[in-house]
Amino acid sequence: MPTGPAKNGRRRPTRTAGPAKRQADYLSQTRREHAHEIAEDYVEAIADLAAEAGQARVVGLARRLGVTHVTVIRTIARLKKAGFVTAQPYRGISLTDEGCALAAMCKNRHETVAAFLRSLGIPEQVAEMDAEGIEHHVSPETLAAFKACLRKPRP
Amino acid sequence: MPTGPAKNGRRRPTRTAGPAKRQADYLSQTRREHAHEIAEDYVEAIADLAAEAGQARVVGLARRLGVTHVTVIRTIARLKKAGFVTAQPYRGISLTDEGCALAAMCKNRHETVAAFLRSLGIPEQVAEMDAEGIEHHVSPETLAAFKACLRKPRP
DNA sequence: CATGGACGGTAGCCATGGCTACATTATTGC
DNA sequence: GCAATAATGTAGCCATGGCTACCGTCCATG
Repeated sequence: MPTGPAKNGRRRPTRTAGPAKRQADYLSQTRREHAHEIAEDYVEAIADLAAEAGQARVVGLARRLGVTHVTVIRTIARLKKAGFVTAQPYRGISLTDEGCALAAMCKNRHETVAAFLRSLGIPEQVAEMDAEGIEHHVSPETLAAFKACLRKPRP
Repeated sequence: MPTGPAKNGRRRPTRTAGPAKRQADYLSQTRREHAHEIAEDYVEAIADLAAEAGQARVVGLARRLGVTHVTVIRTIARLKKAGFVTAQPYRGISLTDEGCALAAMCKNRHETVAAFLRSLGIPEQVAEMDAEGIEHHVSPETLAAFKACLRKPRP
C-alpha cells in the first residue's frame, strides 16, 4: 500500500519530447553497437593469432580474450552464422574475406585511438586500456579527426 | 568428422603469454565496465528528469532511455539493490546520495567528452552520439587530458 | 463518485555472454 | 600402437537486458 497521496505532476503533457527522443535514439544506437563490439574483438584476436601462430585456435582465443574456451566456441558459432569466420570441429578458425576486412578496420582504428590518446600524454598502459573500450564507439568522423590531430601535432 | 589431419602447431608452448595476458585483462575490464554503463545512464537520466520535472517517473525514464517501461522497472529494482536509487511502488524514483554523486560525475564527464570532441571540429550531433558511447570508457587520466586540452586550445 | 486512460507492475519469452562439469577427439610420447 | 594429455565440444546453469501481453492503480474529469 502506498504511504500517501502522490501529488506529483502525473498528467503533465510529457514535455520531454524533442531532446529526450534524440537522446533515446543515441542510447539505443549505443546499445545496438554493443552487439558488434564482441565480434570486433574476436575477429581482431583471430587475425592476430593467425598472424603470429599461423592459425587461430580455440584455447588461444580464450586466453587472449580472457574467457573460457566454452564462451569462445559459442561465440564462434555466432560469428560463423554472421559470415565472419569459417570453422570445422577440431580444426582451426579462419576469417572470411568479410571478417578479414573487419579485422583490418578494427586494428587500424584501435591503433589510431591508442596513438591519439598517447599523443595527449596519457601513459601507454592507460591509453591501451581506454582504447580497448573507446574504439568501438568512435564514428568515422571522430576517427578522421583523431588522425588529423596525429598528422599535425600541436607544437 | 574432420576432413583430414591437422598438422598445425598444437603443442607450441603457448608463447602468447605476456602481452596476450595483458590484453585479456584489458578486455575483461572493459566487459566488467559494461555493467556500470547502464547504471550510469539511468542515474543521469533520473537526475535530469528530477531537475526538469521535479520527479523521475517510470514512463519518463522509458522515453528518455529508449526502452519499454518494463525494462525500466526491472533495472530500477537492480539499482535499488545496488543502493543508487530509492523507490516505492507507484511513486517516483529518487537518487540516493551515492546515486546523486554518480549522476554528477557522469554529467560532468559526458559534458567534457562532448566538448572535447566538438573542439576537434566534430559536428554537434556526431559528437553527442559518440560521447554517449565513449564516456563510459574514459579513465580519470584521459578525462583530465581532455580537460587540459579544452583549457588551452590549439592556436 | 464513478470511470477512462495513463501510469506502474507481473509473468514469461528470447538472445547474449558468462560459467562449471563432463564427454569426446587428436596428438604426442613412450 | 596405445595411453596420457591437451584441445575441443556439449549440457545446462546464471545474470542481464531487451520484448509483448496482460493486469492492477490512481486520479482528473465528467
